[in-house]
Amino acid sequence: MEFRYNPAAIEEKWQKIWAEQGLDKTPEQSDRPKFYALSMFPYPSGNLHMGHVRNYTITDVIARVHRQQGYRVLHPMGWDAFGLPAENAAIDRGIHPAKWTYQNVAQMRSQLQRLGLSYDWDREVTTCSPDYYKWTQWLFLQFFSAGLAYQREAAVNWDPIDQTVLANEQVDSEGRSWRSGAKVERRMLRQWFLKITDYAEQLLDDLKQLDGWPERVRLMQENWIGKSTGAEVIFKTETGDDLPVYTTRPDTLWGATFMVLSPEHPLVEKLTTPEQATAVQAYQAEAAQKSEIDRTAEGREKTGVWTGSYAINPVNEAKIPIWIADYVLMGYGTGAIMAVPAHDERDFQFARKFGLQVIVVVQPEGEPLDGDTMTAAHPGDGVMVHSGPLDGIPAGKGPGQSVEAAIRWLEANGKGKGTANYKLRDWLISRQRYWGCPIPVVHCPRCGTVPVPDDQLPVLLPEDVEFSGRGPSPLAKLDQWINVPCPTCGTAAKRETDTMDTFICSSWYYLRYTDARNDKQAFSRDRVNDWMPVDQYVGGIEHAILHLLYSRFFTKVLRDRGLLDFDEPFKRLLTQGMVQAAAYKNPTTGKYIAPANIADLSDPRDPETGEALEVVFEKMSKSKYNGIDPKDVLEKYGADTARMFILFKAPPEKDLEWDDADVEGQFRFLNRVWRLVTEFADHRKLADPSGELTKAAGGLTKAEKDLRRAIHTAIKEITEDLEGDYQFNTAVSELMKLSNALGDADCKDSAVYAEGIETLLVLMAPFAPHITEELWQILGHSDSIHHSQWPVADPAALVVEEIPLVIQIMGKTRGTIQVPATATQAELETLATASDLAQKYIAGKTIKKVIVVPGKLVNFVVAD
RNA sequence: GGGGGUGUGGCGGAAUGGUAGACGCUACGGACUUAAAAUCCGUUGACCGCAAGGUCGUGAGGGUUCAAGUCCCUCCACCCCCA
Repeated sequence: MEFRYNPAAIEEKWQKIWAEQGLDKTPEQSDRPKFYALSMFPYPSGNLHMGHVRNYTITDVIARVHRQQGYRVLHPMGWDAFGLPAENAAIDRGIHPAKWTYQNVAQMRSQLQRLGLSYDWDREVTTCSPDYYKWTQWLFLQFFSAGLAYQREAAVNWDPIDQTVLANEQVDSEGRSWRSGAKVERRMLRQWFLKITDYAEQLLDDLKQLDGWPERVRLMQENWIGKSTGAEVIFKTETGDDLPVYTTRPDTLWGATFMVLSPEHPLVEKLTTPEQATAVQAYQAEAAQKSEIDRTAEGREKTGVWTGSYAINPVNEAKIPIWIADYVLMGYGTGAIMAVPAHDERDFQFARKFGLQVIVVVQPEGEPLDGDTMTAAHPGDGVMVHSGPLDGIPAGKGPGQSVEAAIRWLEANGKGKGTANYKLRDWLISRQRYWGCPIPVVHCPRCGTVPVPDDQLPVLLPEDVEFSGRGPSPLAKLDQWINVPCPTCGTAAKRETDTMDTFICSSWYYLRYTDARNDKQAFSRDRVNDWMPVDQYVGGIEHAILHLLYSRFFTKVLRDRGLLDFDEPFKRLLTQGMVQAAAYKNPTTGKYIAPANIADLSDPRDPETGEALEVVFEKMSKSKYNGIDPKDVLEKYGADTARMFILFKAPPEKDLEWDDADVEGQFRFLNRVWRLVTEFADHRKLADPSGELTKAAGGLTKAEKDLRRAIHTAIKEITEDLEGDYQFNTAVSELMKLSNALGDADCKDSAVYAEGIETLLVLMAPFAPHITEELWQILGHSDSIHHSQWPVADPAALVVEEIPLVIQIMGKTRGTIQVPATATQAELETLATASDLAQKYIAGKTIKKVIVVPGKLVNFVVAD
């Protein structure tokens, strides 16, 4: 037997045995309840970092506990393997993206295996593998045939030096290319979109179902979808064209004194008079260069140009000028607004700058407003004035107020209708890159856009490709790949050269895990309906909006295509906090100093200037010199220590501050458990060579009762900590308490002590799977501890005979007295009143009131 | 500017409205040792006191309550998301 705890040896040993025995395979028998535990799959960068370790440890504990509780558990892992870094590696180092990616996958897989994560590797998925992206393409065509995938012109980032399209992440904060440093331009290209806006209402509405999600994630999605209610109102131009606008304040229509169109609005050209043409075109060109954020930033100086034309306000036939301005975006609403300067701050600034009329239609109580003299817009309350049928109605969105009345009037008079609007935009999925899933369509001069037939999928990525980072996408340069006959008519046609946004690949991977080796379908209906939805999803908050929204969208579309039978993919979501570490920062220069260059970490000083450094906890990163490589931790302490530390140090949603001393402390704890159990095993052999301890005849001694209570308290507390909100930190502290109680116990020969030792191991198994397995074997068990059942607390063991009763005087705690646990309320009051402790404070005073909380306290309210 | 969150010892963090600080780290003291490491035992919110004990204490201020870290109101600081 090992005398010392040697994590390196036992962890390697058990990982090998478990793999051979197939311990982590997914059981398919359906007589047990299912549980699907899922971590967000990683991008295979090649290096596992602490954030991964935290994420996967959390999910692993959840998976293991559910197995012990009798569930059949699906706990898979895979790779979000398409993406830009592989292509950058190809450009920078000449290594093919596929080779680079698969090398990284192999490396990260072995790092993950080193952590003792209980994955069913038979279900591994890799999104860049043709047997996966074949089905990504097939799913895209499902969207296409449902009319949910379409093409239109949209702006891309264009690098004028390298003559190439850039991804957003290749453009720095100053709008320059990462490679050439050139100022990036915006250029219009025909691109593919998915019509997520068709599902805006459902995506918003079904958030209500997601009560297992953090409130803040639901709020972020709600804000992202950005529903507002108002009305669409049809203005007409002088020449009779319809100019619909969307407004949330149709009640202020009578105060609309001009209109503003987005510079990209299709009617701008027609509306512009010859005198204004030069100015309008110059303004359009300028606006095209600006980002949306620049254009809509608050407090920015308003700019705009008059088109020279007028529109007719439908409610009062007033003739109002039509302007263009960049703060109006083509993508929101109808790309045109009615401007009510008296009651909208941006419109007000615009009106004052260009000397446009301001008409007050909401008059607040007390201080009457005058359009000519007011100095700020009044968006607030008041009573409608100068508004024809609305006069006298209180302004507001509530029932019986002006907005409601305005919509009713518009609908009755055929001038507009109440409607909702969303900030959510359609999802631009085209990428002009190589390392992504090819969009499976062919452009035929006769048939138009033709989907590649199912039996010709996948459209494979060609392998022999040149990566320069210049010019068009590598695919667009491959004539022999592009030129194909049209699948419908056989005419010479061209393949689509855009690839898909990688968010597409990650929008359905959780479905593929349920049937990962199916080569006939993306997944079978039975399997996907059996395992889905994911019972517990765990990942970073950075995916709170996009990945989770896209996955929800996919699920709903596939449901509507009859491929699956549920509405939402992720029943419960846990967003884990960041892993941070101490970084040393010079407060004057803001520079980070590597700890290796600091002489004394207890008094950190800048090695050059001698200034005292600031110690800040920040997300681990190379630039801050505060990264901790999981590999080093695993080598020094082992996976069990790393897992326990990460779970213990902070609640899962909160940021975790890495601290070597605490890791050390966790290692000490595992050593204590090791000693406790091996000493017990040795002792038991000496005392009773048969290995069996006889149960004490008759009742238990006090020491045994106390220990038994500690054991069952631990079972109860840990079980509760792992239900509902996952509180791993307090669960680990309960393990420590039980270990302490065992160490202090005065009944080490008792069967109760043996029960305690085994219970400790079983409860600890999900957290520290290797050491518990080894000790379990040392205790003589032949089956894996991970097959043992989760214990159930015995209520009888929790019963105590005496409890400490808190004595309070006027709500102030004065001490405790021991009382029988079964005492009634009246008995408690008598005992408390009679106690020396209470008498000291109440003697000679009038007792006005006595509060008795059974099992807790007695509070005396007294007067002099 | 709007929305959300957080604030508790030297530190990470515990506390169904009912003994604030569980558990761990750090620090200090002690045992073991030739010595050190490891291990074990003890102390560790502040203040007053020889002690018994007392007073204060959960970002600040107010309120509800027999009783508030917890509920309500006002404010402050920091963090996140959206603009």
